[in-house]
Amino acid sequence: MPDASPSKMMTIGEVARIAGLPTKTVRYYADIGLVAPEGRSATGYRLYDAAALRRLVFIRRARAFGFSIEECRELLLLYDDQQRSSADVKRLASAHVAALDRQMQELSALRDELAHLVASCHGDGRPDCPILSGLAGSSPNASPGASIGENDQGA
Amino acid sequence: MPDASPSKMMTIGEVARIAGLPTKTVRYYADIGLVAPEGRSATGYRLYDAAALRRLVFIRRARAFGFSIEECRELLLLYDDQQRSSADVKRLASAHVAALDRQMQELSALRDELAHLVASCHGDGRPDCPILSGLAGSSPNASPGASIGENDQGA
DNA sequence: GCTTGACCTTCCCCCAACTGGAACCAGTAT
DNA sequence: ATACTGGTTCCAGTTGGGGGAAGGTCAAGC
Repeated sequence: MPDASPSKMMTIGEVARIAGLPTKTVRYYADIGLVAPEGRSATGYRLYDAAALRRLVFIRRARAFGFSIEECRELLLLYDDQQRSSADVKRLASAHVAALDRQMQELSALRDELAHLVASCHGDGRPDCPILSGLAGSSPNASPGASIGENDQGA
Repeated sequence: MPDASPSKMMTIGEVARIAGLPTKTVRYYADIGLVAPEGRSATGYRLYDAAALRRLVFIRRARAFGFSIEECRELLLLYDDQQRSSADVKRLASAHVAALDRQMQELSALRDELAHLVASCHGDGRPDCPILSGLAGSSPNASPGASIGENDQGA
């Protein structure tokens, strides 16, 4: 195997700059075991190789897609696993799309109800305001984003 | 004024149950000075009256609409202020609707890009997966939710 | 050799908005 | 007296890092 080239090592600042992440974040990912550096220099500096850089970019992009750190961890396992089937990945990603859909639906309902209150407010110098009345509960609909409020109140 | 009736006092559990909030949350709101109890019993119990209950309900609903605690604080000031103009309230609420719109737009863009990746994945037992490739960066579009990723990386 | 400045290390505290738990009182029923 | 429920305090943890202090390192310039 001619693959004995040690692939240029980078310090944390270097790899962070290239990956497009704050240095603090790269250090954090190392702390939580998401992307470990290839090793340490004699003086304790974290040293990253090209493979680690790829993982960091992967995570930055997955995070930008709204995946949580734990989901990223799972995606990285699949990313590293040469035996994984694309069905596993598709299942995870599909679930995430569904979650985004749910989130958008909730936001949309909220937005429309609030916009309705805003539209019903004359918005001049007079003190009476349908928005505040609506929030106070004298409005027809009693609880807007029920799935967000989720008040179990301990019981 | 015949309004000398001391309006039945409630313990924290009672008022929390009626307001539809967890007891812990009501105590938290008292701690951060959002809704102070009317007073304390001789033995130190927080005691709430009907006015405090109304404020708690108001906050629960405003929170369900996605207002932050600080926004709730501001809304409460307006709610309490008999001199405020409805224009102030409308401005705050309109800004919140706009924020919700922005948030939904970002989510929508994310959702569509991810759904596109999912659609392009055959999802069978084979290991090659366009979703992972897309996340790794070999995909045409380099950075999905640019406004969410916002990587300044310190510098 | 010495200094300067950029970069690295660890450590701890901070953010929102709570939630859970421990240890300890208060009030009521049996 | 005891059991049970519900109140009180404080402390720690959650997500995903950010800010900054105190101190070690590295390359360049004089």
